[in-house]
Amino acid sequence: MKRLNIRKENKKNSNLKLISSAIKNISTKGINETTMYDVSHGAGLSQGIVNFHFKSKELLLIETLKFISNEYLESFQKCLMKSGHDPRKKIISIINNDFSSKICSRDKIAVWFTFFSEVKFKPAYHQICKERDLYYQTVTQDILRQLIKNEKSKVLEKNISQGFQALVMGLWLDQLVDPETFSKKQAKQICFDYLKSIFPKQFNKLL
Amino acid sequence: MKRLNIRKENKKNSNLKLISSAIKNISTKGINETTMYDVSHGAGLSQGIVNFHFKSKELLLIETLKFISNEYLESFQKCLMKSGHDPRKKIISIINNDFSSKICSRDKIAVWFTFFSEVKFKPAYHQICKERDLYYQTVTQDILRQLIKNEKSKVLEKNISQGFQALVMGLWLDQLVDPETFSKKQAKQICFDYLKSIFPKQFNKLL
DNA sequence: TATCTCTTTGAATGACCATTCAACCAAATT
DNA sequence: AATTTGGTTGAATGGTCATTCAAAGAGATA
Repeated sequence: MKRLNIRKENKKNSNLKLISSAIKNISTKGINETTMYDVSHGAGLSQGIVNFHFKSKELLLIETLKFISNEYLESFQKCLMKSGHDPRKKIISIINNDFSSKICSRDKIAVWFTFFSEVKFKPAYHQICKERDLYYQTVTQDILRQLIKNEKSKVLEKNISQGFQALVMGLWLDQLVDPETFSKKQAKQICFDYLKSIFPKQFNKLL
Repeated sequence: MKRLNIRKENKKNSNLKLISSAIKNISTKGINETTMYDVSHGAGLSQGIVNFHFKSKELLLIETLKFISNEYLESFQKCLMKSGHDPRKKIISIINNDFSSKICSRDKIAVWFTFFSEVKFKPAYHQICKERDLYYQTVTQDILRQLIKNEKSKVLEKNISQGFQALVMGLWLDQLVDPETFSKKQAKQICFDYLKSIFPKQFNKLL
């Protein structure tokens, strides 16, 4: 197992350390108050290093957003893989993932909403967030289509999936604005209730 | 009708102009990119004036948030007044208000989310947003309690109202992230569908 | 009208911070 | 071992911006 490239490895490590430091800093201070110095020193490196790795602050932020977006997507996909073919299990699994402590920590949510809030002004952020949204939407829509068929109901899968996604995001926001009252367990229950009321035949016994 | 105080009036006017300019600037550039110069010149006034009126940028921003929060609450209350005592009419009226073009313009939403995103770092923002949330929550919870009673259902009003509020906020966010797809009409429909599925007896004929 | 008080102006100040870069160091290559 | 390549350092630079303030302007007061 020889390692041909200590350098490449170190570089990747530094990259990762910088992005992690950016996330940590953003989650406690927001983007505006996070300086390049904060990021580099948080990573145990020195001043000029961020510009060497990412060219500019803006590009660092874009990479940071890509990072948390990928992290979310990987977790999302993994949880889908594990839940087999039953659409009921799939959607339950998505909810469990969205409110798992890894995904739905107040720190992570704060970072997400920091980026969301700039989506209107930064095309790069917009692009990344839109893609994530679209993917989530597509997957849940497929699942809901099956549930609707099984239920023999005639609601529109598009509306249900958009509503479902909005519900999740709104509950995330709750965690930010009302951390004292918010509980992940309750948030999950609210999502489950949503499913139950739309698909009573399939979920009333299950949840 | 003598006006004893041209000065007081002018001061109020300037105040208002500055806050409006702040809103306009924030909605097109975000908070970080909005400078004191932008705000004062957008109001047709000069450089140092913001500090004279609001002491500091931070205090201007707090007043700005208070302003949009009051604007929201007034509209909310007015729409409740007009809808009489039928809880069904009340909740429909709230939905119509939340997705009216005055309340749910992309510009206004952008301003809201700019502030939401800083709620974790700025106690003053947190306080204002929490209060607005709590009021909304209390009012909708009362309405939902009646609906639940009429429906003879046994869901928890607390969960329904939290879910309902989250749904609205999530749909607002949609307007920000996905403006091409988003439509206010569809957003309303999604909320109505939510009501229908929870209170089928009361809304199936109405919506 | 004269004086006083409050608002507005806009140039000057100073702090903060992203970015640059010469010097340094360590790994890769020869 | 000598040379080249590439990552890291941290002091210096320059630009941006919130804030200050002396001077001026305009209402209120006498």
